[in-house]
Amino acid sequence: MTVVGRTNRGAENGRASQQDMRRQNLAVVLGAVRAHSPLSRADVAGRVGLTRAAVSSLVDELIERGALNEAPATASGRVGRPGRALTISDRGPAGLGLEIGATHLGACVADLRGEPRLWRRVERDNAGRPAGQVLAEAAALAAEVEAEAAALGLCVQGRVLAVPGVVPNEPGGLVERAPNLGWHGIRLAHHWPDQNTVPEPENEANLGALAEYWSAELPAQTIVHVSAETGIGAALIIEGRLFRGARGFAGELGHIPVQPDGPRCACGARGCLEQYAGEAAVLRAAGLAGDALGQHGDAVALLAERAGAGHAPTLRALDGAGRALGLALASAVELIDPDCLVLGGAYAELADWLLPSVRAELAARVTVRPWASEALRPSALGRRGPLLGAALTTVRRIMADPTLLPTG
Amino acid sequence: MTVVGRTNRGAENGRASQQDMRRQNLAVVLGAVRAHSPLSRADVAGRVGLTRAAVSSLVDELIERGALNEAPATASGRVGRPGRALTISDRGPAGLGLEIGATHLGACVADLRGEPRLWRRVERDNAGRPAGQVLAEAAALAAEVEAEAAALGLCVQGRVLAVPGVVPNEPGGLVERAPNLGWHGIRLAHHWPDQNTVPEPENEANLGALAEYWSAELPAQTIVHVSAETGIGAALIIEGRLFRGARGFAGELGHIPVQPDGPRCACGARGCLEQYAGEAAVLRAAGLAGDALGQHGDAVALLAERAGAGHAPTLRALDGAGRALGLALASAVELIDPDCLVLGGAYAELADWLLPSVRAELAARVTVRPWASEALRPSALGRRGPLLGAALTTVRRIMADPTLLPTG
DNA sequence: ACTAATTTGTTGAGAGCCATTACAAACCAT
DNA sequence: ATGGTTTGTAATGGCTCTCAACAAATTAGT
Repeated sequence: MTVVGRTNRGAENGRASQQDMRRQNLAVVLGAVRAHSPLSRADVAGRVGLTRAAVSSLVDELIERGALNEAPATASGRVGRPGRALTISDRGPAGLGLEIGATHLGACVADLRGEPRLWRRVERDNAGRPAGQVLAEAAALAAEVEAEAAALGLCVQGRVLAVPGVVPNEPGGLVERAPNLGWHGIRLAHHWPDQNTVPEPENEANLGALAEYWSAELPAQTIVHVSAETGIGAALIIEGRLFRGARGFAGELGHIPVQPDGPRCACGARGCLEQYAGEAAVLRAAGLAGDALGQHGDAVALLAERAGAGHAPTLRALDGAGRALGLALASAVELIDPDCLVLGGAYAELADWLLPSVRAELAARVTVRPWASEALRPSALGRRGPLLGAALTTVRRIMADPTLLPTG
Repeated sequence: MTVVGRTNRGAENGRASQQDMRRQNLAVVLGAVRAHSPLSRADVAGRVGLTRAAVSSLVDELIERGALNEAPATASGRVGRPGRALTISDRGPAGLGLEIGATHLGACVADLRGEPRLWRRVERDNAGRPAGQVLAEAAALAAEVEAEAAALGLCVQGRVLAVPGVVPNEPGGLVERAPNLGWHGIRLAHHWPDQNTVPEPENEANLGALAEYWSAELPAQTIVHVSAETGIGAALIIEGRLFRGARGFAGELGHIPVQPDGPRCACGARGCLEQYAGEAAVLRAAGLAGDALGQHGDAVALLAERAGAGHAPTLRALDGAGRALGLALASAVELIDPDCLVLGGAYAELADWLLPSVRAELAARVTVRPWASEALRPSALGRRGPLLGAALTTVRRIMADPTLLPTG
């Protein structure tokens, strides 16, 4: 059964209890070990400001819950009794990430350290098929992967499903719509065979951005993570938290006006970024809209191939898209002042040809503040981001509240 | 002496102590009384989920610290022993707000309920004069107002100074620059006569936005608060907190590109919003750049006067500025998806003539999400916002951590 | 008017959690 | 081997909440 979900324990009205204090201190200790492992109890105490006695009690509980491992005492070379090295457990609690794309299913299990331990991707044509059928296959894949994880000593504590669509920010497992899959108002629980393992859906772009944020060495606290699949969207990480906007529509980069009197967009407005940097627009500008695409299938791969081969119209098209994207991102930088901009999704695969013009446009537009060209970079995770983010969601929840773990 | 400042007690590394728990519960009780006053101890207990015993203890401490008042028992008509009505104290702790503008000084004392109890505005030409002189006069005004407050039984616990300039987000009392005042790198403590009453500086636009947020009946959690003084800026309230950006440059609305190949801006880019909706641009478009302004002095008042008189060029100029502003705000809405947009500062005074075109532009551009025209509104506080926000800053800090108050 | 019922606020005992202090265990240096 | 140092644990105490009991103050009913 899924233990780790969007529970909101204790926070009903803001009052603090001793359990909350305990919870937070468990998280602080676990976080200290994660950041500086290996650490002894005394090290942790010195670092976080609790006493050795308190840390001992907290560590005992974390070991009991399977979150920490304790190595036997090991000679340190320094005088005094050596400490026993604590490390985040690479067995025990884990997070399962699932992914449903138009052409594939994915699954990933990450241990508490945040390491992906199992990774599975199978090609499937999910676009036209009934949601129930796709979800049944996803569930089968999940069960398979969980069994493999069990063989590694990993016990999945939470399941998150990355979908290319709109997921409201409430519990309930609803996927409002996923155009690429042809889904409308799908409730996962209604189609999932085993009610004990129903995953929680989340938008794949958001998960990609979170993965990028969680995986960074020096985590920037405020990130604009651009990705283009159906439309052009930006996931916003604001001061370390995913920001969805008041109505859940934040980051609609695709409909930022780039040219006030430009061509009419499907949304009704004029000159939206999508008319310049959207997949259809780029294909058209590159002269690849017709037969070439039909033969090839994957538009992004086709563009990358032609650009790599030096196909001039494609290069011009990508340059133009980059300039438009740079213009829209300039607005984002002026408004949000992020630590960095990340190009994810399809843009990551086309980064070689997009980066120069995007950076040039940004350099020309962003002048009233310090702005380093390298603050714009392609995603380090590429298309693996969403699935990794899905698996890490559970891991981060556990790290933030270790009492979610069953005591073993 | 200033008791309430940017102290960061206990939060050094995230560990929770019993004091933190107490602090939070004091704040929760105080907040419940503020939101639903009058309330009895039993009411509070029922509402926040603490026991009557715990609430009693917390209330006793809040009374001791002067934050709550207790009325004698009063017949309620219901069966049972009547409760004693608790209310936020309108005597005792208070916040002082100060304001330095190019042509005036302001001071305001707000009690813990958030009510402004004293309000003072004196005209002064501060633009050319040495900072020390201006600050000495501000300090004198502050002392005067604090004395009056004392006569009302109010004891100022913190002082915040609204300045039209750049204030870094660190303690230290530094005003990096304030072009309208001719200030550069002014440290308040160096010029303030009494070291016990040095205020903490904050950007006036930020304070205006916070005042708007704090004063709203149904507080929207995410607000874009536009104001124009020297440049055009937006203060962003994201999920209830002022967001300054990674480097403190968030909300630079003035340099959002409105027309990619528009006229060159002082910032080096082309077609920035300021070239269309900035004060200088609007005056020029209205044909008021020269003598008329010289005679009048206050550009905003002049524009309002001419527009009110039906002066066609002025009306056209404001209409054009509104369209440009609407275009830039459409980008902000697409990116941030705020609950509402507020026109403050000079825009608030010109709202009658700006609103129609801004709203029209927004309606035409913001189409992929629900967007109500009334979500854009002029500031309810107008130019009183910054000073009120300065006074309320201390009040809100006390509400969030009543242990900042001296006991006794 | 008097009693019963009800609600409020307080009091005392108890539980949970951390701080403090003391101490045994395990290591290095001499 | 002995002393010094550091680690981890155990015992005690303090703080803050919960729980249960009770006195106080009111309404409802007779």
